[in-house]
Amino acid sequence: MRAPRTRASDYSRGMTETQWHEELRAKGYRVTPQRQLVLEAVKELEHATPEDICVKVRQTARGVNISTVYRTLELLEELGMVTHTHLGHGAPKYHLAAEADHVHLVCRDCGEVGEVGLDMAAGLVKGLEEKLGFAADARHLTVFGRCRNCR
Amino acid sequence: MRAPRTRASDYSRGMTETQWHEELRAKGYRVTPQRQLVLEAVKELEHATPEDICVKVRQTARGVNISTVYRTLELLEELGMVTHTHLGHGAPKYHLAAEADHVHLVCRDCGEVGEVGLDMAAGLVKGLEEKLGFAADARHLTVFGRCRNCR
DNA sequence: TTCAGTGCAAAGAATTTGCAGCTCT
DNA sequence: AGAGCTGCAAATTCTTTGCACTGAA
Repeated sequence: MRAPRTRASDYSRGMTETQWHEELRAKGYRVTPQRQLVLEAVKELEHATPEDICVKVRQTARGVNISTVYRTLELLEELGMVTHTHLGHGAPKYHLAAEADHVHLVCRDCGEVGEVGLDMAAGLVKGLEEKLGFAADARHLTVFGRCRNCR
Repeated sequence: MRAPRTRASDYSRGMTETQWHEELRAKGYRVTPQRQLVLEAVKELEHATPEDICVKVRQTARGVNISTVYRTLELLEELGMVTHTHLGHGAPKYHLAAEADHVHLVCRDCGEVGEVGLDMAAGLVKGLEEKLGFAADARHLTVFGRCRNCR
């Protein structure tokens, strides 16, 4: 049931445009303008919601439908090219997997979103691995709390 | 704008039934059967969605409305008696604040939800505090990854 | 008594799905 | 040509809101 998974890091390690086009084709998917535009939008807007992405895409090509955006994001995520996190309550935020090299910090009071390097969570990741055999994905880690300004 | 906040730990430190009743009254809120039932349900079902809680409550009192459950959960959360986390994509899961003494682990493949003590995240919390002055709330931490069985 | 709380129904966000037509390969 | 993709509209899921009535204090 589980589709073979591309390592999320593939795209980050210098995958060129034609390479992911070929990867799509190799798996029987097609390269369409919509898909290219959505990936482009994810790349430019950081921490964008599907809605944000849709708006951005429509600046270039009109008539692209929100449901296509959802379907495309799902596909790109399956391919390991983008990931999403839930920052706060609203819609999920998407970004390039290649840029997911940080832990998110969300202030519960002012709502501000910050970032810190993955190394900050190294101890946690290591502990979970050693004690439970759980392979934690720190790139999806979101830490809620209160930022310096709000306490 | 921000309402005065009850420490989440108050209820856990042996707050009796009548104590929270009085706390409600002291703040001008009323003690209703619905509120008691919702709190009771949150206590019994762990990691329950508003929907789950509604079903549970209806086993005792019929006709309790889902919107009342939402409103009550919001109130109880404001009072610091319950908290919620987003485990996976669906609806949020509520539990007693008193029992939020763990970090959640969610397996991206099988969806299983595990728990580990807060101490596992101690290093992360300390690091964020020291380097950024960010007061992380580890009780709301959810770590995604792959569990022992799924790799 | 009276004001907070509730049920109900309707409105809203955020997503998903069915399907006919279009297009990449 | 043909399977995959898209747009559109409708259906779903989750949550919030308005309002008249009810009930805790």
